[in-house]
Amino acid sequence: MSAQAQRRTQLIEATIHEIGATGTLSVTVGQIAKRAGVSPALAFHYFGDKDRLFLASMRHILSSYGRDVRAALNGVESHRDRLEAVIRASFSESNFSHDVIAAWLNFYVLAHRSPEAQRLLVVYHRRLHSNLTRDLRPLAGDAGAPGIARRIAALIDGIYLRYAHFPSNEPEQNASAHVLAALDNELKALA
Amino acid sequence: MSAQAQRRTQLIEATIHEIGATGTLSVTVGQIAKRAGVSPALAFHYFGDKDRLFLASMRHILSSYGRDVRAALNGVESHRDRLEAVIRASFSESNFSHDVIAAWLNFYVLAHRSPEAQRLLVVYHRRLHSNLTRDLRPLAGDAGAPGIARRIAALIDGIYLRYAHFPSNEPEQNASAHVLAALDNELKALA
DNA sequence: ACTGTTTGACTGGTCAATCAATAAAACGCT
DNA sequence: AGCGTTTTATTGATTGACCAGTCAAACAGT
Repeated sequence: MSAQAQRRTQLIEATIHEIGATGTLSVTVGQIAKRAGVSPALAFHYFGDKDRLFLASMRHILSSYGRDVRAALNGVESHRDRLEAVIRASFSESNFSHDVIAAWLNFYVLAHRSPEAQRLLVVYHRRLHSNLTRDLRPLAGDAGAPGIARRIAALIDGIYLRYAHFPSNEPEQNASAHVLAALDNELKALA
Repeated sequence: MSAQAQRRTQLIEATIHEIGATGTLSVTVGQIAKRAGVSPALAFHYFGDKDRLFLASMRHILSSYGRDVRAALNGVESHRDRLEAVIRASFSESNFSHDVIAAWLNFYVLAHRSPEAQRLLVVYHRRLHSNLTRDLRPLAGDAGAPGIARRIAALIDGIYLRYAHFPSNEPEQNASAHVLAALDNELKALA
């Protein structure tokens, strides 16, 4: 990894960490730079302005989520198991850490006013929807799959929110269990 | 309504409006006061500081939501219809306007760091959960009702989020329809 | 004149962004 | 290997704007 790339990820990780620590996007570039052990000016040098630093951080998180999903799907054959893998990946440790949760929350709010953030959110939605429909279609048919996928995707977001605010003992287990229960209901209702 | 109360609601409504317009909690008291047609100092006089102004605004929204639910339930007898009323109320016009959606989004983020906001969020969660379980119990039994209620509540939040970002032609209709479909699946799966 | 309401002016502090100056590499040359 | 030169990485200092919160004075209703 080149020196520049190293600095960039260093700053991105500091950003995510700092958003987690303060719970808000109104973190100062100074705080972020301090956490990264560099001067504030360097952050501007590498990212231009604060917004782009945030967006780069969010892209970082989305990439990592995408990798998790791909890894979880790798080699899994049965449609039902693949759906379960997609669902569990949403609550995997790397997407469910304190800092990343805080970033996601703020990202959702940002998507309301920043076109670029909204574009990223659309990408996430589309990926999730397509991951779900691909393996739902054989189980639920072309007509039923999209509706089920929408509900499951929304449920993932909703459950994520709940556990984000009030973590239980084994958040990953319980969160996934709820979504999987809903999935079973959807499939059972078809029969 | 007393003069003080009038001023307070005037400022609260300006706050909600301004949050909707900017999409963020980092609205200045100056902007809010301007929208309300008063001097910024008056906002401080009535609410002490910015945080309390925002929390009062959120309490205002939650009260209005509570009134909507109560009104929707009034006189409805069948358990199934009552559940439907609760669900529809979550997407009723007064809770689904642009400004209120923006306030909700920011409220969720705030609940991560403000104890008072978290307390309010717990109240909302509890009310929704109890509204759902009350009429689910006769249909799903004491064992099944709480789990179903949690999934439906999370789905309401998740669907709310989706339609908040990407409103469709008839958001209220479609949003409710998805949740009602999930409810039907849950009940069908029991049989 | 009295009481509660409202305001204008002010303050201390904060922050994003800029830029000229410095330190550190990278390179070419002998 | 040593040395001077060019390029790149990094910083300190600064600026201009903005903002939450205070307070004493002005105002309105009775």
